[in-house]
Amino acid sequence: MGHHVTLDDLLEQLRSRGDRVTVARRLVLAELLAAGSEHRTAEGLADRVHRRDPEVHLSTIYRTLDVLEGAGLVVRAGFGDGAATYHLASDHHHHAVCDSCGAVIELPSDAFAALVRRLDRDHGFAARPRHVTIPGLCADCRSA
Amino acid sequence: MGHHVTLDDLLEQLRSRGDRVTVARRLVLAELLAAGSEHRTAEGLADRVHRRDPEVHLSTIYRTLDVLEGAGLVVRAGFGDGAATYHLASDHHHHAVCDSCGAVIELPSDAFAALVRRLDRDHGFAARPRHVTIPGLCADCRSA
DNA sequence: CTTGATGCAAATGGTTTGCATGTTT
DNA sequence: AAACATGCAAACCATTTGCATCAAG
Repeated sequence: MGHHVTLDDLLEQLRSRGDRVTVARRLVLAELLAAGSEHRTAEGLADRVHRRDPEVHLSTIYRTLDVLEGAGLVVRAGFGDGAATYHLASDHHHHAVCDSCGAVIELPSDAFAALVRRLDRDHGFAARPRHVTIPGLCADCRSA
Repeated sequence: MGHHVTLDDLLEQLRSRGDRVTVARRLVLAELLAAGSEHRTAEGLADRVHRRDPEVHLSTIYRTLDVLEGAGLVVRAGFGDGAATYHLASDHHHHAVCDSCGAVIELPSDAFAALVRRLDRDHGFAARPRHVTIPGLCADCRSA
């Protein structure tokens, strides 16, 4: 089941949409691949990308992420307070995050299966839950 | 089951925490009550509050909302891009939002009950889902 | 009277944009 | 060459903050 998405896969998907393949897009995708299931902010990506090419401007990272999101390759998550975070769309998952200590539990992509069924049946709504975050208290903090 | 929350109820909850009851807090709570299940942005609230008292500054609305959120009376819903939105905590609910047309379906506060149980059992995580948003396509847009 | 709340103006910080230039196709 | 992407600097906008003043307890 481990879909091994490669950089070339992703670039090919871009090309096939008519989007151009540029240095910035290649580097950003490479970094998101390297990030695995971790999330990256635009600035976090910029820092890493700069190690390979210091010319890439932060504004380009933002524009690049927009394009990648539009192409369905990248998911923008974590709108809460600070900076938005991004990860590859191939990395479907959800999170339970501790309000107190920030601990993160990863939930499988089917965590909302029952709810999805219910929305379909009751409202004809085709839910596509992407990176939903459930707040609460982790085992440690709830007892503390 | 219709908990009728009154303005005085809410103010009393504030007092009992030791927070002061001020003009701004009274007016903001009144507007949130009047809003029913609709959400209001800080500016939306400011506009309405100004009809009763033009002296209340926008920054005060923000500070007020912080306090009210801290007191557990108000929930900050912060949708995707623009400004954060707020509503009374007594109005617990979640949303399914159509990616295409923006249609909103309200979900009852217990929509995640099963998941909450599972997180507790499997991880000892005490989930408190607050205003979770599930993206997808509404009945109209999915067929279009 | 003491502590906390507010008005105001100015700062912040993440993100976006206009435009001239460089790059991909 | 044509269309598009980028660097840069400047604009944006929601939100926050410092400080002197004012109001609630």
